[in-house]
Amino acid sequence: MPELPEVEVVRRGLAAWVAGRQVMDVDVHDARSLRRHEPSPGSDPGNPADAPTQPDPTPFARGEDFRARLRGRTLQEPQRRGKYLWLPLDSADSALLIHLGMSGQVLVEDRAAAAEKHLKISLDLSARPGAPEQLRFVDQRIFGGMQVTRLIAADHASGAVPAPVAHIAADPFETAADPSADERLFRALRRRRSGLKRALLDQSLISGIGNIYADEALWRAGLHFARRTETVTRDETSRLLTAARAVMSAALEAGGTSFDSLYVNVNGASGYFSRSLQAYGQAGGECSRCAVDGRSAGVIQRAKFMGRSSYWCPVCQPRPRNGRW
DNA sequence: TCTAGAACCTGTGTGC
DNA sequence: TGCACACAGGTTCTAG
Repeated sequence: MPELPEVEVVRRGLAAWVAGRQVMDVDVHDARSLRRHEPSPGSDPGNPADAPTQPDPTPFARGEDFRARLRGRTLQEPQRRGKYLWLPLDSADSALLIHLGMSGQVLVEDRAAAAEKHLKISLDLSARPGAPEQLRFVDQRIFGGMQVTRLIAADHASGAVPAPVAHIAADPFETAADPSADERLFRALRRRRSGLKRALLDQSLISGIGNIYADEALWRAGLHFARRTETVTRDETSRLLTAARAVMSAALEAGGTSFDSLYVNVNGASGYFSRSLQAYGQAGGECSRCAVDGRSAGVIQRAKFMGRSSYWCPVCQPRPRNGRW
């Protein structure tokens, strides 16, 4: 499942293979992967001047507009915020925005390579010696997608960001060198009235964290997923941020987490971090930290939370009583 | 205004 | 063997 480390692996692949190349042609095989693409003249839903030319464009019109706005453009150095990835276009005011959703893949392949079963969009790129000619977007569950969108100034960014990304908060890597980041997150959590994991998954609060790394960061920090945000301390917030950075750095080094063929890098290779997971997917297994500490080892539990699975150790991540400790 | 849950989507695994 | 159902989860929308 692509979260921040997996998206960063893809971004690095695109930087190596795609940046600086011109889009010669575009094939939209399934316009459902363009459902967030708004036809010209703009894609900023908050700007009346950028209202779509049609209130509900047909899939065909969406695909034609997407194609027209990419053909002949040169793709610039790929950028990332949280789980969003974009390639600025040489027009300087717009970008090709990509979200992988749950099962999206961005592949760089030869044009002659057989089409993947769930191939949604393909871009023919200008020739470069030794480099494949095609950029492909493959998506089994169609939660991800591509769109061409305007770049706008963002107050927390060093440069412009696509309009749909403007509400996304900085990710744990972006704030690693910012000494005030822990305090900002602490105050934001205290203002909330929800469970800690729900807050971690809110991309407008902190970005890049999904279900897997939320469980891993909470395990490392020794905090229960249902802990109320209004009760967390500064120390616990710092522990959580440090844990999130550590687990995602380790995942990045391992090439990301691949449980099946749903996540691969641009060359089609899987990551290996699934072997290092301590909580997520480990239900029934002994907690490695409890065993090392010499305490009676807890057994990793699984519970439904927010319509998805959460994993935790009942010994070192005790469940809060009545929402508090 | 904020929180929580539903909907979107399809391949895989399980039970009958 | 074939069918029905549950499950996986990131984002957006809607109801309360």
